[in-house]
Amino acid sequence: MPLKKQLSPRKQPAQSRSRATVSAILEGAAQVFCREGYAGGTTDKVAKRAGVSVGSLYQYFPNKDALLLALAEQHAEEGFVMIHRLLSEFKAELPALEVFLRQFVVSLFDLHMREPELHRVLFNEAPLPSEFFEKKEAREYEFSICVSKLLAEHPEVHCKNPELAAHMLVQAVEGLVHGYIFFPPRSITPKEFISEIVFMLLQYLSQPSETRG
Amino acid sequence: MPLKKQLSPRKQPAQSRSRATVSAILEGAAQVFCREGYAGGTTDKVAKRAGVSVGSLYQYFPNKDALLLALAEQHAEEGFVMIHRLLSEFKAELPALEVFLRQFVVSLFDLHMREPELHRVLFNEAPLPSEFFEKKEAREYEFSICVSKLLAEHPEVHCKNPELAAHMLVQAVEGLVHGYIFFPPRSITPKEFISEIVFMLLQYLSQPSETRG
Amino acid sequence: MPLKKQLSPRKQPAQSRSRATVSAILEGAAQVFCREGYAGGTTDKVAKRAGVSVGSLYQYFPNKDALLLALAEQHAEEGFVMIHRLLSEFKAELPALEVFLRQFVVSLFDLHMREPELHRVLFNEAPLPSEFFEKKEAREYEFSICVSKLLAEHPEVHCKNPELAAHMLVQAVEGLVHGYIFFPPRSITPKEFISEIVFMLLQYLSQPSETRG
Amino acid sequence: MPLKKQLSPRKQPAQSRSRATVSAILEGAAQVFCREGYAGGTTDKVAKRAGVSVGSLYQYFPNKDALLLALAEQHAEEGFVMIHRLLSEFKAELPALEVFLRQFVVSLFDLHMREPELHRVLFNEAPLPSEFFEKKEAREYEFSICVSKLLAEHPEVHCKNPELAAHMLVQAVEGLVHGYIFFPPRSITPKEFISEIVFMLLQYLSQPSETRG
DNA sequence: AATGAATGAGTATTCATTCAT
DNA sequence: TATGAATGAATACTCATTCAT
Repeated sequence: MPLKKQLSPRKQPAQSRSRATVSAILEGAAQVFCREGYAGGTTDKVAKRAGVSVGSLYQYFPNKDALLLALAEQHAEEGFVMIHRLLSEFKAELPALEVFLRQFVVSLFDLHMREPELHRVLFNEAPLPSEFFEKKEAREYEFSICVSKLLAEHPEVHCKNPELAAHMLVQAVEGLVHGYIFFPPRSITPKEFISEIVFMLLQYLSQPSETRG
Repeated sequence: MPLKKQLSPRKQPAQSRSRATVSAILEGAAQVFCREGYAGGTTDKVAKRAGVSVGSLYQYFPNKDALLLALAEQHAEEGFVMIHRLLSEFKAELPALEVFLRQFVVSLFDLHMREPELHRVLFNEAPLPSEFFEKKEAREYEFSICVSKLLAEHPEVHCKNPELAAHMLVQAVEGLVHGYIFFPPRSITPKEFISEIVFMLLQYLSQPSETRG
Repeated sequence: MPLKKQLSPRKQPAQSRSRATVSAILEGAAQVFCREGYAGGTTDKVAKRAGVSVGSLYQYFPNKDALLLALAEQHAEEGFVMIHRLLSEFKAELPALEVFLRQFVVSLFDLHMREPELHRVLFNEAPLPSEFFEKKEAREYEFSICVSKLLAEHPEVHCKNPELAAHMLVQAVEGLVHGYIFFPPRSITPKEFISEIVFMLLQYLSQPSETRG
Repeated sequence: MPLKKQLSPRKQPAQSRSRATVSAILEGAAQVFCREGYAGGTTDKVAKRAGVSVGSLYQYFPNKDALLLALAEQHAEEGFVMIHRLLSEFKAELPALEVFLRQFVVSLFDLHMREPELHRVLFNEAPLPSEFFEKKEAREYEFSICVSKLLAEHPEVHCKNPELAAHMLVQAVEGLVHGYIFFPPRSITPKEFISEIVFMLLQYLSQPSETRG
């Protein structure tokens, strides 16, 4: 019954004016969804805040969820770009493992800190389509491969299954940071927290895992 | 304007008949929200599936979100009970660290696996009130304290700050398991995954952390 | 379509206990409707305030409007009793016209002042059945006749049509008092107001109306 | 808890299309509330009768009661206009007192006769906000002042307190006419009734009131 | 007779979406 | 292309009333 809705943007904004409109809409959407949550963020409010009419909004986005999706993808994209940049740097010149890990954790931390509320709405309230997550997963997999190669090459790293290690790395950081952002324990400072994650990963990656069952 | 809605149950079901009604409603709610998500799970559907009238539903739950909250609390309660049992066992007789960790991870894993879709709806779609999370956090803090004591006593554990370690332990497992459940990477089996988490924590806890900045 | 609902009390409370219950319900209804208005006055609230169960309420009153009707009739009854007493007194010994009129106005004024809010709810909010008004009218007509006889006999009164005069008397006082109670003009004291009504009626009744067309 | 609801119109209908819509809605509301009373007059029925969608109704009226309020204000406005016109005429050329009074009574009578059932619903059933009555009172006070000036100037009028007299005049007529419309006594014709009111007021106003206590 | 849990028709209101202008 | 008035399906929630206990 729930026919898969159209979620991709209706038209590619070719003209620069259109591109500005689309940006304005997305910016408005981000603000409105932050302030009002998913359910409270109506398309009317988004349009009004973006300074356009609802009609125009629907010219570029086929429905409300397409807005959410676009926002989520934009957010994810930023993350991907960041990781990509990081990996590029490190490919050029492999740093000490700790430096690499800290860099990685800090970047993800910053990314989450940028717009925590929007992030929360996007990932803890909005019914994002599974397509999004599949795509996200696919991209993350790519990165896993990259990371696993880095790990495999790195002299400080000893691990049997770099791919698995890479996945653990990404997921553990993601999970820890996510939890920290939304319910920061009063007694732990960000600096402490980041250092502790780095330490944990360092231990994890630098020990030969032969001992495991 | 968004006055805090009443979310606590309307009346305590004293009679056995009422208690059965309340159970039926919660059971129905779990099923409906699983199938239809938060937005699609209407109170009418819940009542119908529970085999009661909407009126009865509203006799015990002041509104839709109270239903979600009750479900979430029930879910959380199960988790707390499980952890509590675990810790009690371990207090009686301290096992090898690896055994302890594995037990812990497996338990959390099972808990998430029980009703993954409901879990997803509850924590990734429903606008649970912050009170819920505060309460959850408070309980988790208690457990952190217990865990930290265990860690402090444990001969295999070397860590400067057992409280911080306990927090990391809980959050890392939570985050990793959560991520794994919802988007299980095809290439990693649950067994492998669990073992890897255990290994990671083992490394983290058993190494003296004096080296850290 | 709107089948005429049953409005008369379901059973005559023969036992004294039942009579007490009925009184309690009416008392509760009066309080609740005062506080909450017609729409806000639910049968549950009425029952609770009366200290009985909804079921018991429905044992004596077939539906919500029967409650209103009973209240209205009770209120009207008080008025009738009062007027009746007044007329009886005056039949025994005819007083000066002004005394009679003042007495009359003051009585009606007091009657309205007793429970103005209930009165308002009853007559300005509740959809009382036309039967009530017909019955009320009939009773008022009876009184008109009595009053007209008094007027006809009174030496100070000169009027061609005592029946009409009686009707005007009753209606004018009713209307003026009603208006005064609900929206009392700040600048006019009750005493002043009552005196002015008496004066008006005095002029009206004591002048020969032969001049009229 | 009963937060004062928004009752003022949502948007001023600027375009001619919108103005037509608003008119249609009010017309439909008048008809529906007449036929079905306050409680029975649902917003769906109103919209259907007006030939618009419920959505459109709510575009211009924030809720059901705002509809009632608008209707009441429209009704009151007509009355005010009528009285205003009357007073203007009389200011230009002062007529005989009887002519003035008859004119006044007849006008009010006609106003009530126009849509008696709507009038009843509006003032005897609908929970109009007190603001409405305060505003109405304020306007009526203005008119009282005008009328009192007329009375003060009029050679046929002898009264100590023209302001009080004006108030009595307005309220008595209002009350008598109101009562007559809703429960017209079979034995009194409108003509007779109007004449009798005029006579009463004539006596009241033309006699020196020095005699009063 | 009394209770109060259960009922479910009924309604106000919202908001994503369309389309005439 | 832009607008925003119009649409109406969808839904949370109430409350008069019933009836098993």
